[in-house]
Amino acid sequence: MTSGNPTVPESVTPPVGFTQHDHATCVVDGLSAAEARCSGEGLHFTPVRRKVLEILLQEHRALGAYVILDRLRDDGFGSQPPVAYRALDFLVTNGLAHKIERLNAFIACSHPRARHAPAFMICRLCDAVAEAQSSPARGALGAAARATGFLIERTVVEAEGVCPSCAEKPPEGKRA
Amino acid sequence: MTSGNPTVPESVTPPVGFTQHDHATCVVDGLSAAEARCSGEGLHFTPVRRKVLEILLQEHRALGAYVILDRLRDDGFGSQPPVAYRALDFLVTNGLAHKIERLNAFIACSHPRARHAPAFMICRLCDAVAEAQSSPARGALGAAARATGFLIERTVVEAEGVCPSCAEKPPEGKRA
DNA sequence: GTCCTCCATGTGATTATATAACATTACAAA
DNA sequence: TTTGTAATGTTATATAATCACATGGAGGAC
Ligand SMILES: [Zn+2]
Ligand SMILES: [Zn+2]
Ligand SMILES: [Zn+2]
Ligand SMILES: [Zn+2]
Repeated sequence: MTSGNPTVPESVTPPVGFTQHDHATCVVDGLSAAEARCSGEGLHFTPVRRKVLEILLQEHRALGAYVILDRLRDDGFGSQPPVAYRALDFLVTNGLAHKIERLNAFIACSHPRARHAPAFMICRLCDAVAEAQSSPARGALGAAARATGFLIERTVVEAEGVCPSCAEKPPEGKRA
Repeated sequence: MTSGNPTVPESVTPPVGFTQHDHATCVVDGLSAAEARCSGEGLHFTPVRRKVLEILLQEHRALGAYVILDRLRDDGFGSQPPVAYRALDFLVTNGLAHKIERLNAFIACSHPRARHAPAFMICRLCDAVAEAQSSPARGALGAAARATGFLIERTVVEAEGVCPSCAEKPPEGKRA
């Protein structure tokens, strides 16, 4: 569905990725947001970096560095691991992509405009990943941190489970 | 809560690991808790598994599988990766240890008696790790999950930052 | 313009982390 | 004892990430 999703309350950030949507705009919007951001901050959005982001934007799943590397090679870029890792490092450092620690894999950021503490929902059946916002300082972890004097600088929040569309289906083989 | 803890407000779980404490009891208590749990649930707490847990309990840091493997070899156990990984898998599966995804490393559980959703605070300066409780269903992530119909089965919550004792010191070399 | 520097890219080699596949052993039920 | 099962051990391999060094291109100094 290209139009808005009426079922989700305003207070909650609606995660893209599980829901139906016009996916073409994901890629286009993601790339133009990245261009805007980079030119605004004087960052070099070079061809490799752009290509890697485009590869990531093409699916709402996390891709391993070596999968990305394969696709880079197909497009005529360098084919050695550092090529992919360096581009990924640039994207992650500048908030255009995130690493999913649980999967040792990478995904394009869904909210590249705002600085945010991301949280992820990972479907163990279809590997789809949706990005939501987390509030590290709130909740039990924040309380424990304040209680002990721990200074939180960065948080990893990843939930594993079953996405809505996989939950509907009877258990079949993976990758529905 | 299993029993009342007088010094700490009920809402906050006190994390061990950053604070001063009688560390000898950590190891002893951890091992006996594991023995109790395993005999209670009919699990085989074999020598390798016990040794790995003991190694983990000896420090409030996460240890890589190959570090553990080295120490296993020193104690006359098998010296190939599966030996360590299988023991670690047993410990993690049965809630006696956790994997820190951010570090690709493992740590003994600080609350082995209760079923819980762990959260971790990782000091980037001294590598100390403290375990706290997380409440996955609460907070922004839980709200996003409910809003989209995502079923959370397991959560990874890891905060990186600076522990209280490192925060006090002026910046020197690592491992103060 | 030339030269120079910085940064990005490319490549080969290596290290780190994790699993596959199969043989052997320990132990207990039948 | 036989037999099944779980645990351990070993070899080899897969997967993930980094090191070290060479090349190349976009400015800026001159
Ligand atoms: Zn993001
Ligand atoms: Zn799914
Ligand atoms: Zn725990
Ligand atoms: Zn510290």
